[in-house]
Amino acid sequence: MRNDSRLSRMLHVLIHMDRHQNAATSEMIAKMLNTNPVVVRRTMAGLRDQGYVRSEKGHGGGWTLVRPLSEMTLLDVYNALGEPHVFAIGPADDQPKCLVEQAVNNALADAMKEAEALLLRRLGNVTLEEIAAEFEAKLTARSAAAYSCAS
Amino acid sequence: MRNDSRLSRMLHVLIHMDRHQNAATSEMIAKMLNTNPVVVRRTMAGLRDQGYVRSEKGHGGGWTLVRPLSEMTLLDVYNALGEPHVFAIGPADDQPKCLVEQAVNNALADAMKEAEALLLRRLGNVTLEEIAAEFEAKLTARSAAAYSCAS
DNA sequence: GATTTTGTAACAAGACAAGTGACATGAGCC
DNA sequence: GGCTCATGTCACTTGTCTTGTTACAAAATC
Ligand code: FES
Ligand code: FES
Repeated sequence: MRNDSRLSRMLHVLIHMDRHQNAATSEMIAKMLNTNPVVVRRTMAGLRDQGYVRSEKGHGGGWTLVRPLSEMTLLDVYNALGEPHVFAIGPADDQPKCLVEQAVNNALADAMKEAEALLLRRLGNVTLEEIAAEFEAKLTARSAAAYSCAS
Repeated sequence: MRNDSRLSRMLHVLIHMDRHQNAATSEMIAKMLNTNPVVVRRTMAGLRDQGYVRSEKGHGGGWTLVRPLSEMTLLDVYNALGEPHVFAIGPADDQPKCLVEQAVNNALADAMKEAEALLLRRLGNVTLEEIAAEFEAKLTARSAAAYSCAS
């Protein structure tokens, strides 16, 4: 559990859902992510609130994709997750009195802000459909048996 | 303790040391960083190993700057710290079997690698002297009393 | 009414930087 | 030589955040 893997997981799930029209239960999703149904619900709550997926209770319920993959960027998913912290590094003190520390923080914050902006710009320029297409290319190139969720 | 603040702290200390020629003990440094002498020694060990600072025991001992600030970039300090993890986010699985997950991880890794490269490039293009100069400018602009470590 | 499935709260586990106490080691001072 | 200062390092605790897990209420289907 070294990193925050929510974005990675959600992207995986969304593409998975696109390939299986029927609703997927939290338990099925949890199994494919090697985790727990509660974690799935907790993480997907943001996507539901933003209207990317829908959840239904009872028999035949589960999660369904609402919007096509072509209309969702990686950034959309990131935002739906509540814009988790990107960086593991940061300043020691947010409001330092020492002017030197302020100068240091400014320099670091500038660089980090730029890097974050680049990252988010990149995420905003890639749709989930493009990743799915990349997957398709790999799938046909290799044998179809390599695809893990053949169900 | 939300973030890894080692880089921020070390930059602060190095510039501080440049402005006070005499050796600074871990205890003095700890006081100005609002932390503990052991944390200071632990964190500065990397800088010593890389030859940026020297530490001496006994009376009159402590930490002294070896190289001028103009010959140290923020990246040098980052590297001396052991290149800590930059990002808080990451893939759920480093070696996934599922091809979809592989495609997702590739897309994310690409974007993150670019962002990290940009960040490190920026850090490599700024010397500690430049930050010190920025501090000097602020200091003369305001009243000198605002400088917290007047000692 | 029984079963399935989500929603949510509450809490434990894992990871990692940071904080802390203890003690050995070496360098100067008397 | 002995004392004091200061680093070096080990071992352990704390704080914080994502994950994992258990428990249970609420809603929808059979
Ligand atoms: S896409 Fe279904 S398990 Fe990876
Ligand atoms: S530079 Fe000395 S305390 Fe900030």
